[in-house]
Formats: sequence, C-alpha cells, structure tokens
Amino acid sequence: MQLEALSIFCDVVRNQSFSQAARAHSVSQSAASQTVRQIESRLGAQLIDRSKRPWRLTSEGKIFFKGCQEIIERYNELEASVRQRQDSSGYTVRLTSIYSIPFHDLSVYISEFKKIAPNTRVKLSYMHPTEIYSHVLNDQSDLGLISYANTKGGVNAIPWKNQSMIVTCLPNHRLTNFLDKHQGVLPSDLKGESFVAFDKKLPVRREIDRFLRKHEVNVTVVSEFDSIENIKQAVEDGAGIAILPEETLRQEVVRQSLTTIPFRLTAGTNPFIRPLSIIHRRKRRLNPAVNQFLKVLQGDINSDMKDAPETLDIRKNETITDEPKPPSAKAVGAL
Amino acid sequence: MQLEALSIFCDVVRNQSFSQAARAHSVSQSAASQTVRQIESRLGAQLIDRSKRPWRLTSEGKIFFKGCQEIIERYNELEASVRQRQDSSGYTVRLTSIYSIPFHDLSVYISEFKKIAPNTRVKLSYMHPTEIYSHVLNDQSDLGLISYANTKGGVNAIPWKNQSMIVTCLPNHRLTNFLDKHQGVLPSDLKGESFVAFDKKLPVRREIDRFLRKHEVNVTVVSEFDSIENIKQAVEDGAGIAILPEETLRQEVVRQSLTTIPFRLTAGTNPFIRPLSIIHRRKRRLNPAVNQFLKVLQGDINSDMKDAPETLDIRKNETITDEPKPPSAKAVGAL
DNA sequence: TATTAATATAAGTTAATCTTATATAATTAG
DNA sequence: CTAATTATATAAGATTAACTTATATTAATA
Repeated sequence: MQLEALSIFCDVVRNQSFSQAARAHSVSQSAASQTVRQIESRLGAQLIDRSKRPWRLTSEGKIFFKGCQEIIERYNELEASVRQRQDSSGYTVRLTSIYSIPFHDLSVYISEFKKIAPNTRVKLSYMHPTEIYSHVLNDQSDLGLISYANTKGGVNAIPWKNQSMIVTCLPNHRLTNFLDKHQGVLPSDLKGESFVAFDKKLPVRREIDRFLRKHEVNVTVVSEFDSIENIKQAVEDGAGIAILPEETLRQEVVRQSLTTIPFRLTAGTNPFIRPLSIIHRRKRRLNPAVNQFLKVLQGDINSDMKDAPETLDIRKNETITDEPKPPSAKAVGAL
Repeated sequence: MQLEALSIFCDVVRNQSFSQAARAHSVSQSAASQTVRQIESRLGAQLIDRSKRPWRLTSEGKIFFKGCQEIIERYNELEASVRQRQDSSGYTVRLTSIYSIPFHDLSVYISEFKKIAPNTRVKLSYMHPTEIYSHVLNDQSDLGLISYANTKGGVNAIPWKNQSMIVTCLPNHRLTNFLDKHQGVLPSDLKGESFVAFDKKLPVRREIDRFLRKHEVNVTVVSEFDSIENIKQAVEDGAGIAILPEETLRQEVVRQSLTTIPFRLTAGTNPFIRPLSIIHRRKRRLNPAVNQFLKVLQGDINSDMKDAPETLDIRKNETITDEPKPPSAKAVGAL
C-alpha cells in the first residue's frame, strides 16, 4: 500500500471531493478515483458511500480515515526527524505570475522561503496568462500563478488563494453612498452603470458576466481592456465603474484616487471571488527547492520563525533574490 | 513511499540480512537492496553503514527503524479493524510436500487453517523434490515444502522450519551407549561406522558429507538411497547407521525398531539441522486462501482459537479436506 | 428535460519496481 | 595465501502498477 494513496484518501475526505484532492496531489481526478477504489478493493470494504450526493463516509471509512491521518502524520514526523537537509542550494525557483497579483503579496512568501532555504534563488517575472502557460509547459518556468486555471495539457493546477472581487469607482461616485449606509453594495445597485470591463477573451470577464447575469443586472460596457492597469486608469478617468480584485487596488485606495466597495452578502448568495492557482508542469519529481517553495505558498510551513519581510531587488519586471546565509533550514516532509 | 518498502527495511534490520528479508517478502535479494537504497536516497540519509561487515544501523537508521515498526504495526491493526473477510471460500490450496515431512506435522497446520478459513479446501500431495519444483512452476501447486531450497527460476523460497538431524541405528548398536552415558554422540563417535547414505544427487547428502568432513570423520558408505523410507529400512535391516531428520523417525521409535541419538553440542559447533522451505511461484498476488495458509504455516496467526487437530481423510497419497462450516474468520493483514 | 458538475470507467502510456545476470567485497575453507 | 563461499551492490532489461486522456455515467439543478 502506497502511503501516498492513503494521503490522497485523507484529502478526498477532508475536501469532500475527489477532484480537489487530486489537484492537491498533482494528479488527475481519474487517478484519485482509482486510488480510493484500489484501497477499498484491497480492504474488501466500502469506505465511501457513493449512492447519494454529496457522498458520505461509511462507518469503516470513518475509522480508516482517522487511522490514516494519524499514520501519515506520524510518518511525516519520522521522516522529518531523520531526513537530512535535501540540498536545495544552488537551485533556482522560476516563478511567473499574472500582473494582477501584487508584488507585495508575493514578496512575503519569497522571504519566508528564503529563510527556510537559504542559498536558493527565486526568479519572479510577470507575464500574460497565456505566456505563463507556455512557459510552464516548456519548462521555462517552474511555477505559474494564474486565475481561473484550467488543468488540461501537461500542466497541473493547485488551488491557491481567492481574491475578493469588489466594485471600484471614483470617490465621489453615487455608489459610495452605499458604502456609508450599508458598508457595501448589492449587485442590483449596479444597474445601468457605465462599466469598464475586461476583454471578452479573459476568463475573468466570463465570470463577471455570469455574476451579473445571475443577479439580473444590466450594465453598460463603455470599454474593454485586457489588463487591470488599464481598467483602473479608465475608472480614474471617469469612464465608469469596474469590478476588480480588491488586492490590486491597494495603491489607489491609499492615494485616494479610487474607492473600493465590497458586495453585501445576502442569504443564498456567495461572495464573489476570483480563484488563483499555482500551475506547474506535470512531472513526478519537481526539484526540491520548487517543492519547498510550493509548501511555503500553501502556508504549510514548519519554520519556527515567521514573517519579517526582507528587502528585495526589483529589476525591471524581473526580480532575483539571492542572499547567501548560514544554513538554518528545516525540511518539509511529503510522502 | 511504499509501506511495503518500510516493511522490507524493518525485516532487513531484524534479520541483519538483505537476503533473508527478501525471501520473507518473496522478492529477490536485488529488490531488497534497491528498496533500502531508495528509502535512503529519499531521506537523503544513510540508514545502514555498509563499510564494515556485518553492517550496522546508523543512528538515523535506528530512529527510522523504531518509527517504521510502529507505523507498520499501527497500519496493520487499522487495516484489520476495517477489513472485511476476504472471501477465500471456494478456493483450494494445493500443497505439495517432500516425503520426509510427516503427515502428522502438516495436519496440525491444515486443521488450524480450516478453522480460520472455513469453506476452503487443502489438497495435499507428496512428491519428489524435482516434481515439486515443476509443479509449483507450472502452477499445478500453490505451495511446495522442500528442504535445502534454492530460490532461482520463477520460484521463491521462504524459510520454514528446521528439522534436527540425528543419528539413527538399531537399538542394540554400540552407539546407544553414548545415549545412556552422555545423552548424545559427538560426530567423532561415528568414525569408521557403516553408513547408509542419501543419494549423491540430493542436497541432504552434500550437507551430511560436509558435516562429517568438517568434523574430520570418515564413515564407510555401504549403500545409497534417494528416499528416507529406504534408508530407514536398510538401517532396520542392520546395514549400518544413518543421519536423518528426527521428525521422520517417530513411528520407528514408538515401535522401538530404531533408536535416535542426538548430537552433543560442543562449544563452537552448531546443531546439525536441515532447513525446510516453503516455495511458491513468484507472482504478485497469490489467492487469498493461499496467503492465509502461508501465514498459518509461518505461525503468524491472529486466530483466537488454537490447536485441536481434526480428523482428515487420506486417500492414497492425496488428501482433500473440505468441510463447510459457519464463518468465524479473522483476516490476516499484510501490507 | 436539458444543463451542469462531479465521479467512474476504458484504453493506452509512462514510469516505478522487480528480476536476471553479473560484479564486488568480505569471509571462510583448503 | 589462494580458492571458494557468501552476502550485497549494480546494470540492463522485463513486468506491472499507476497515471493520463478521453469518454461515459450519475446526481443535482436550471
């Protein structure tokens, strides 16, 4: 029995989802399904009752889940206690991101990583989503950060974090009244507004359209851009309002050139979010530095020291961090 | 990481031997070696210090060994707690033995097995060693019991039990004095005796010769046979003495037609034993009944009830046991 | 009833694991 | 001291399990 298989089963249970567990383990949904079935057939017992949806653990499933969690945890501890520092020194993590993930957000992870793995380099570049895909596929990048990732090709996508989508407009716009009165707007409040939209080709646009349609809101699209920077500019120029990830508006809020207004949550509606994913080429072994960086991104950190960001060089739109330091690493386990 | 790999490592440590661990897991010595190396490279740590012989565990090796033992034990318990009775009903275990393993010895295991796995059949036949090999290879037999097994071909040999080799002679033979005086003979006491030997082709013969040579004893081989029954007959007829497995002489001792005299152990000499092995065709999955029977043979039994042999039919030299019973099984775990 | 989302299954591919054969090294026998 | 024996390591190829892609099935929802 493969420990990895037990781990996949645990993730299936934890996420209530085969597909998510598969992504988390960088395998196909099919593999996750087959893996769980294989465990079941080996035990000769049903672990998951698939007759209803959402499916439920059987009583055996519950027992097995608890046991597996413990065993995996214990094995990881054991491995960590014996494992020598996998020498990730010399390795470079080539990270490529879409423009709409602020550098500030990434630098936190990068400096975190450099504490755990000194003598490594992180090379960060910003690109367009399609470029990122091809970079990752051609092994020009180790990791890519994109939104609304689709898993196909030889590329795997691991869910990362969600950006909350909010309304932005000029500080004197009528919508800001809703901010004062209700701490936010309802989708319906946007009816009839002039709207600065993303390019029709982008998945964000699709999602925003779907969101508005669902809430039966019609807006007037006054212009379309393929980059957030352009949209922000247009909104600042008074072209209309826009829906953007909150995180990308930090600067504008600080200098008070734009206002951000969150959506009010009503019963039965979900917050409007944009999922970000980490993509990488599907290969069975990533280099150790990349693996560690992945763990850091996922917040799965064994380091005793946290935060305290460092200064990083920024050269054009490419950042190389590289500061030799005395080793103080603590390896991160995986099955 | 494969749980099986951890288990192999543990057995390597427990036996102080890659080869033995390999046999116990029904894989080649090479596989065991590669498996341990794979674990080491995964950990980035040496577990075994191979610079001296016998090799020793490193400090990491000790830690890892302890941890693995626990984890494997816990997993086996977990699996047992969840596992449904693998339906071994309907299966037949085809067991083939050399003549020199008394039926009485086997019937104990067979009845043990039938308690654990009712609704199974055990078909026992006696044959010559070479026949047993080919039967096992051609999948005409599931398991074979032979002495001095060699592992090659598509056949795997698992050490089973050791028969103690002793001297047998007529009750009025001069050697019986040593029995009264010293409870046994020294190899040197056999000097010059007329000796009824095994056929030169048989491995037992080789071992007996080696034993005598080692102790610088010369005997006069008066005749050679390829079967124990013939040797016993010759000794009873006064042809000379012989060295045989003690277990095969039960009847003759009872009816006092022959006397058995063990070897006296002196410092620096090992007891003279004949190793028996279980052989089976190397395939990744044996049928569940065969697996269970193997566990029973190896004494690795989870059954709460023990012993209490049953009557078994013996038809010619082939025994079929088959008695449907209410289920009361308890599955035996393996990784 | 059609659509969507999630999981299962079939078939072919890839990659890990095993075996065979052989080399190397340590021990023991001659 | 050299040959034989025994135990482990390594190389190369074979086998099998695991994975992926593509598609089917199934349950929930529009």
